[in-house]
Amino acid sequence: MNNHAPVVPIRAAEFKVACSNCNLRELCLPVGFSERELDRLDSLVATRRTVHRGESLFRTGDSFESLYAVRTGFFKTRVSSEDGRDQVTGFQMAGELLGLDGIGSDHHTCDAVALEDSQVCVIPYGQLEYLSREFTDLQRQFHKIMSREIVRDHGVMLLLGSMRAEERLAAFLLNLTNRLQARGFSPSSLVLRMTREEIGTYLGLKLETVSRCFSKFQEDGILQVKQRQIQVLDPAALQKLVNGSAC
Amino acid sequence: MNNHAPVVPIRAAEFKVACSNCNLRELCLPVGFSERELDRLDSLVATRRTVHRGESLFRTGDSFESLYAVRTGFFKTRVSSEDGRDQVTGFQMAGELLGLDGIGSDHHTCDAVALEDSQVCVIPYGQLEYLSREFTDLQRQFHKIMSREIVRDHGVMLLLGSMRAEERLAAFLLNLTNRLQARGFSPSSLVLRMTREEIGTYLGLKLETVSRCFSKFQEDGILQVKQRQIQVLDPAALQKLVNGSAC
DNA sequence: CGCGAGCTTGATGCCGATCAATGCATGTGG
DNA sequence: CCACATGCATTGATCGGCATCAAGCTCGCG
Repeated sequence: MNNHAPVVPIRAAEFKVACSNCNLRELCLPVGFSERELDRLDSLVATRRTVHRGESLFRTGDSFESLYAVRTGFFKTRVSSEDGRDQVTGFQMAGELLGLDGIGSDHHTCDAVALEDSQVCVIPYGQLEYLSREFTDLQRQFHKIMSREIVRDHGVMLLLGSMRAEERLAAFLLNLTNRLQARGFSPSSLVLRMTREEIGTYLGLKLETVSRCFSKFQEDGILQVKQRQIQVLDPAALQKLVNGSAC
Repeated sequence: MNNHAPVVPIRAAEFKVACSNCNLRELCLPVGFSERELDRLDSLVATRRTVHRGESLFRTGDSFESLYAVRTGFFKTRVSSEDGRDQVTGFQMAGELLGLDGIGSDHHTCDAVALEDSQVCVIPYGQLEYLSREFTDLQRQFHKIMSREIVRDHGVMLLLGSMRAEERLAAFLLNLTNRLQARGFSPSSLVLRMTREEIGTYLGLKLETVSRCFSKFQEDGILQVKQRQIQVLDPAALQKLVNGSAC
């Protein structure tokens, strides 16, 4: 692997740390960037970091320095109330950004925990600020990502505020399969990276309820469930549940 | 009122449309800016717009052009599912920003409805992008505002996912009084701008449940409730409910 | 003054929480 | 290789909080 990286020799040594060379570039921050633009973006990602299953990438209260793009693996983010209740606020897979919560107060306001051995690209926030002043497309793309996170959160609020258990689980599964499909995986076969309890804590349900819903979906021929191995037999039925057209 | 505005004569004619002259500048986008910085910011706000009670500032699907800073009045934002259920995603008062949801897709993804006659400052998004490239503090401030919106949303998820009815209403009231207090109003006396149903649709409850909780709080001596006129008699009790220390 | 929107209050029922037992897969040490 | 421990999942029985349905009530306004 010879060095055809541009000017910066130090980075040339860590050849692999480069968006221009990343197979996630169609999913991650640099969506839609040209080769030339990608080269300019490469100074954005300083290093990679490995996070083992069960470990935290960051925790509530940690000082905020960087954003993180998931390269491989799977994370959950979680907020906690003072009396110990917690809420999973999202699950993040390859190409998705972690740490946006920290910008507002210079400290992280949630925990990001790896659900399997994972690797992230470290994006120093100062660097992103600097580059996005020079580089309009990056600025715009970054704003879009933040905005979409807000829109996603609104969708979760709708789910938590107005859907019943089965509808919530159906929406969750459809969301997962869509994102997996965008990454080239089968939309009908998936392996859950999280426990029933983590799903429940995301959907505002208890783990027993999640389990019962899985069983119900299996009875109804919508899913085949073997522990964390899920086959989606009838995606249309899931969609129907989400849209509530059964009512 | 003589014209000491800089270069642009058209804007000089609308003298009042200027952050440097706005009494919300300690609450709104330009928090912490110097006089000189405020002058540079003034080209950001193009016009004002009046929205009467019950009217929409924007609706789901509208093409996204601008952000809006609430100058006077009160708004709710609302998302809807296909089958007609809706979720109020927030209530916005003076100094708060509306429209961030639209950046991600160039279209708004929620409705913003005025709960009383209101006035907003129109911030063309292209202008904001442009200025925040030149103007580091604006860039940083804008990013902070988006990030805080994400953090706020996570708090609402925690509320919707894990709190019981009384806890939700207590959290809601504390949030309202805190924001009103930051605007110079009494923290113990407030007039709700929204109906019980709107509160319920925000908190994931039915209006009857909201009403019952108000009555309960009144019985317990925590509040005095006269329709939309609320006196907070025991803020500590509300705080206790939110932290769940009763359990 | 009377209408209607919004609010309160009561009676009942259901969904999901809770409590509890069992099952199943994985891993570890004897 | 088996015995046992451990973490996670399933399933059942019961309970409780909130939704639902249904009356009245209040207050502002034409």
